[in-house]
Amino acid sequence: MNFEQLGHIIRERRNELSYSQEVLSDKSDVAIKTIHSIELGKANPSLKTLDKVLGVLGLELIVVSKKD
Amino acid sequence: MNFEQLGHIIRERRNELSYSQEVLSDKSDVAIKTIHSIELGKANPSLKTLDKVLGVLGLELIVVSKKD
DNA sequence: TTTTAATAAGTATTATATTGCCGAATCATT
DNA sequence: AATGATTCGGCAATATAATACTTATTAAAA
Repeated sequence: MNFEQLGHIIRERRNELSYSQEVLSDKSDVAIKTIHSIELGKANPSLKTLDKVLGVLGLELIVVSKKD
Repeated sequence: MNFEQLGHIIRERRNELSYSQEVLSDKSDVAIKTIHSIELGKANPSLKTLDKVLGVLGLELIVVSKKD
């Protein structure tokens, strides 16, 4: 789970819901600037920020054993 | 996945490996203060910090659909 | 009890995430 | 082409995560 992958997942889900970044920003109470940085993989968000964004998208983080 | 649950998962896995917080700190290159704050659910870590800690423990974050 | 290892927590400093404001770039629609 | 909506990105200010240092607490072992 690197930052680029995470950004793609968020962007794809956002597009599925037909939300603009601005709408997602409003719903999640996270700045649009932060959202597009996350989507581009250029951010290192805190868990709280990431949870707010994922929550609006019906997604969540879980911890699993790493398979290598 | 709230902060308390995350802390418990990390602590349990750390104990399974018989790592002290100090050893986990050294291996992950994350300050011991940060680690015990995370374990107590009193931290809001960045993804990068959390990934470093989880990586040493053989764990990783993934995004899944929220079941409600 | 005394000693030692481990964990918890306060304070201060540094690093960086988050934000707002702004303009530029991209893309679709007319 | 022109208009409008959306996304990208720079810059500065603010909020806060991460760290080092120190002391206290807890727990276990001698």
